Amino acid sequence: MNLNDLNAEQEKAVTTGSSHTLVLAGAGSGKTKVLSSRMAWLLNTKQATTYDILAVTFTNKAAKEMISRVSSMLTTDIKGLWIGTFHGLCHKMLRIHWRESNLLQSFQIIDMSDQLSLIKRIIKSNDVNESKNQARDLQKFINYHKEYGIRSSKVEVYDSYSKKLTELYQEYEIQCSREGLVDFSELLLKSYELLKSDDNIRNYYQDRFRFILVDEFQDTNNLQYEWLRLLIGKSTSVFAVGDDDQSIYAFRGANVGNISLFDKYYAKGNIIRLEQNYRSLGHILGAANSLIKNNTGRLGKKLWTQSGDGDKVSVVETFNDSMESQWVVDEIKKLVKNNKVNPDEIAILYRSNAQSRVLEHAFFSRGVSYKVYGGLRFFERQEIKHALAYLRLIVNSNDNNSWIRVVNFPIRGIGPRTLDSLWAISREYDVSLYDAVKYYQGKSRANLVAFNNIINSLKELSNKLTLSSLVEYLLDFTGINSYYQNSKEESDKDRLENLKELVTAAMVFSTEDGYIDIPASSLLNSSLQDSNVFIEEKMTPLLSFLSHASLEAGDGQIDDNQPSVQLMTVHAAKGLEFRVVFITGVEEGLFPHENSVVDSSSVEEERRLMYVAITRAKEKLYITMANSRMLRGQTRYSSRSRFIQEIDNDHINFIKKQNINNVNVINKKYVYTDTLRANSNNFKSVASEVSVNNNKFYIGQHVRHKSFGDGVIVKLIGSGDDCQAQINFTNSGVKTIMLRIAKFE
DNA sequence: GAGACCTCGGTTTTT
DNA sequence: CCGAGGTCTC
Repeated sequence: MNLNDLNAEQEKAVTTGSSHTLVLAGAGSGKTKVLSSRMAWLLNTKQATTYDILAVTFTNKAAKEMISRVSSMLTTDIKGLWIGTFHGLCHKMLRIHWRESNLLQSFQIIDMSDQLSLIKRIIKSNDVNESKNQARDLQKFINYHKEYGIRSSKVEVYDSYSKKLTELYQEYEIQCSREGLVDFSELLLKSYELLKSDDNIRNYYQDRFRFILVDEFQDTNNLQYEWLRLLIGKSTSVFAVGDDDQSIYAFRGANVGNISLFDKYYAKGNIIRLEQNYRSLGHILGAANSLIKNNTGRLGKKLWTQSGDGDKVSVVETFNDSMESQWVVDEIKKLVKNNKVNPDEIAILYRSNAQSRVLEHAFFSRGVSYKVYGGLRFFERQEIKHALAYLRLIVNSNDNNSWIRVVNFPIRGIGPRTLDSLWAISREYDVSLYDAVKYYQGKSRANLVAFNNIINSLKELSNKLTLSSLVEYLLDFTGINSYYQNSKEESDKDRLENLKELVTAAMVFSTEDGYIDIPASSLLNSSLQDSNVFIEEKMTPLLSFLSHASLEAGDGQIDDNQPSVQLMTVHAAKGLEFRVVFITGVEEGLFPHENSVVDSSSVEEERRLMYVAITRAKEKLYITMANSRMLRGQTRYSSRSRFIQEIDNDHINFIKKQNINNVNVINKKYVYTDTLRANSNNFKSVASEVSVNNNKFYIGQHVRHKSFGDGVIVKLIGSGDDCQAQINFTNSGVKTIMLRIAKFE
């Protein structure tokens, strides 16, 4: 293994002998390289074996990347290594220790949408109808508390509403454990509680993992941090890599403060800074630096590069979102043709998934191939989830969530009435829906029995067939295939394709199964062996496939090998790099998002997000915005994002507005649609243009208010002297103002 | 119980 | 504009 291609700081990090180390690695400074080199170095110099190392990443993508990099630096295999996401590793631990964790051996992982439907069920059966968003509120409430390690019995109740939520949280816990369901946060929490309460197990892992490597440390939440702490034993050395400027997951509980905590209690000032950037040319880096310095409370770090300045960052302002998209696609065509850039070296980044639609349209109409990441993932598609529900019922028929999902899909004459009485029976006899069928005597009895028999037959078959033939058989046997074949919906053709793909996925999974060593220690009763090692026995292929499906939802699209432009959210782009990057929709209200403008800490997170976006670019960066944009069927007007203003002008090349002369046409259209909406909303009246105190005001007009500063008029309400205007202000968001008394400059 | 129609509200980001 | 729920008719 060769350490020569590391710079001094990188080498220092890779070969450090200190017990705990904090590496602050700026964007493009070789973070992944350092992590994987460190691991390879430990193994190559025989300071560690694969048995001694635990490596945690945040995404499956990052884990795969690390595995392949480390493997390329080694001659030996790294099969047994504990490497993966927090969720993946906790899952692995729970499969070994399912007994000590009071889990069913066949416990299933549920994703956010499964969780939500379970919660809706609970709310329904408790007859609570207070707020509209109760299900989502409760979901947030549950996950929030779990992420702080708080069980329902420990929640501090302060009013009747939180009391109600807590009761429902408790019922949710009961239902989950009865049905053998584990949600994402539960994986962490259960694993944490296991280590916390079981001295034997904790000591075992503390002794075993002498080297812990953590990637993206700034993204750890409280529970993850505490989980890590429980793994730190007397001879454990933790190597944590992070960048406070790239912390973009505070919204789901990530706590940047963990970096400082780790420094204070473990690293104790043993910090290595990687500040030389190898990715971006000068102007791009300069833009990123000048932006991020607007944040407060940074740990401090200034990236520099030895490469040249390159082109300035192009800032393009267009009239509306479709023109923006068209401009981007046309520019891409030029880059591909004139500059010989491969399409797959170009990325378009945006703040929210919804923005991909209009871009896709532009790509499609110009015949340029593209690929969208994110959005609806493979294993999250409804047809796939239907099929998976049958598979889950094979493993555990008491999984009410899955049972209810497919009991009447395809249609079997089992309606809400029948299900209501079945629920009642299941409560009365304290059994699952599957078992409740025994006691049901109503009209649909035969239908229900037939459905349960489908599950029973599949159960028997699952012992004889391979995983992929089981899936293939199931699709026909349950009627899923014929349902979609007979459907007239055009989109159901795609669903059929996806179901075929599921068979392929199962096949691929079984053949790669040799690499998956998730243990289920039924033989050992999960106890310590003489050798003081937990035996890792493989799960059945079916169980392991189901876990894989939940933990790794898969990409949105099936690969089609064609090199194409990549479209994704900024979040999804973290950790990636591209020769050319377009950041689109850089407008107030969108980026930073309007929900974030309310407090300064979320604006700072948005700014870090923008920083991440900028630093993805190697050679050329475009920042584009549109003055108006269709959002949820409604036109919205906005102005240039504050982030553009914050970038040092020296690094920017402004490109003129495109097609400004289309203003009138668009405005008319807007007035028309908005009048319709206005009537339904009981507004007095809506105009596109009014005259107040002899001053004309129109929608889309840029104004400067004495106290609120710059803004754009987005709506005019009323008429004459009483007319009010809704104005989207750059610094203070949308406000409604009486034009007669408003003070404009 | 099934399917067609209507209304309403909403996703910013993801393991 | 979209999809999830509710309501209405057969």
